[in-house]
Amino acid sequence: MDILKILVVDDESRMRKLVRDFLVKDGYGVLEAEDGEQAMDLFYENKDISMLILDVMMPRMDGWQVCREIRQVSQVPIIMLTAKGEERDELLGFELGVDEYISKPFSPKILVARVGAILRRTNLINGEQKEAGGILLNEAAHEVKIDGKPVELSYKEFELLDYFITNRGVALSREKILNHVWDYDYFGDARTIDTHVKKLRSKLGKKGNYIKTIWGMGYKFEVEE
Amino acid sequence: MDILKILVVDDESRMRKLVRDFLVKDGYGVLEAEDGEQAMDLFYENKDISMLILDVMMPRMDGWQVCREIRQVSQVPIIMLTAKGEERDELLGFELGVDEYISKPFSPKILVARVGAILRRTNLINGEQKEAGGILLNEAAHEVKIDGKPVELSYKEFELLDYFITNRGVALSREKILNHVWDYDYFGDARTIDTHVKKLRSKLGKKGNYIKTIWGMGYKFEVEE
DNA sequence: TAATTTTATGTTAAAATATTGAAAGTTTTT
DNA sequence: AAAAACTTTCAATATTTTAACATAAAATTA
Repeated sequence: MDILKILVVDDESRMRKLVRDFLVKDGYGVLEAEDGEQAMDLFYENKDISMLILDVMMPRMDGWQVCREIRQVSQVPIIMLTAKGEERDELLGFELGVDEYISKPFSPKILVARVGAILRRTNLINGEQKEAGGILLNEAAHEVKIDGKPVELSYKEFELLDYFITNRGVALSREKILNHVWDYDYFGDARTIDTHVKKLRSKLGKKGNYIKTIWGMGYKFEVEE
Repeated sequence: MDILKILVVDDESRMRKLVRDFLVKDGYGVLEAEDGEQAMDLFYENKDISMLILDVMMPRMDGWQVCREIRQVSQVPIIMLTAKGEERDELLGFELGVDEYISKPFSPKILVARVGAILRRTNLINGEQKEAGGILLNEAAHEVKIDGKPVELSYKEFELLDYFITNRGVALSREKILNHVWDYDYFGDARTIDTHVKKLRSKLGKKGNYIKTIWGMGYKFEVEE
């Protein structure tokens, strides 16, 4: 995933150009469609579209209709562009899973801010990266890098490391770990944590000793200075 | 400061309960208000509220207004709850110093993660440290530092020191110490305390003599001026 | 000052807890 | 359906902590 592609659908080419310029300036890739059909075609051709910006008012197939069709096949985030004063059907939008509305005319700042916020929210942007002692943890991608090199972790291992790093410097009892990384209603042996810690430590290599044992209590993730 | 208090403001009691449950499960204290006025009252009454979670859409005084008023008097972190699809005024929020947005419906994980992240960012978490005569005791991290340098203590040693420092200046009988640091149903020799005191004193180095012997009675932790 | 009581300390045995490797049980993928 | 990947359990081993004891040292009292 290199740059994020956004599909802009509007029948007015001036409006498309405006939106495109703002988005491109902010580092996104932009595809354009001037009506619903074209939009659907483009969406099917390009499997890696990260967001749609749909004008509500379009000839033939309007924004709602495009939205409906897209939702048949995808949960991609959708922003609706509404004309000022145009009645906004919040309920319909809610049902269709519209993520945001932006009223025309809008400021570039608003547009870019919303797009960024949604992508961050839906974890398409790497906003939620955590770092500690050279260990980079990308929640969205469920990916861990040590000094730039990717490390393969299983689901539980990842969750555990995530919990550790989120609570770095804090002594965590086994019970607490169990309640957060496992489900609240987990009844298994707390010793399973030890096994996961073992695997984590070995996969983290040298940095494995950031996971400190607190005797009679639990573990603590700490990067010594 | 023991547990962090969070004020949740929403007109729907179901939503308040939901948020409260998640937060309480994660160890926070929660106060609730069902409208802006109540929120302001509670905020003034309780001087130690660490965070506000505000629903945007409320009758009479909406979230933005509450936010504005709070900001007149405090820089406490604020999270805004927005309904999905609801137009989100990022610019206004930015001006008002909103820290985060969470869209309903949200997952407990998201809620708790954001709250934790903000509190960590604002250094409200991890603040509980006890200090006495250059000995810094961090309960959360289960860590002791003397003049800035970490000292390795075993579990019991840590507990004992914690008890001493918490009751600094107070003469503690062996029985009392046994009852607090050991379990109430401990039947061993009270002389075992002596052994632990010995080790503590030696690990504390010079500051070991802050632990005074009270002949025929027990011990007392005291920092002479 | 000597006798008595209490505490300090070093050593050591016992207890508690953690680590590890292997195997059994699950879930997911092919 | 088989294979692979992952999670959990288990048991043996290693490690750390705790408690006990014996003796030395200190404080108290007669």
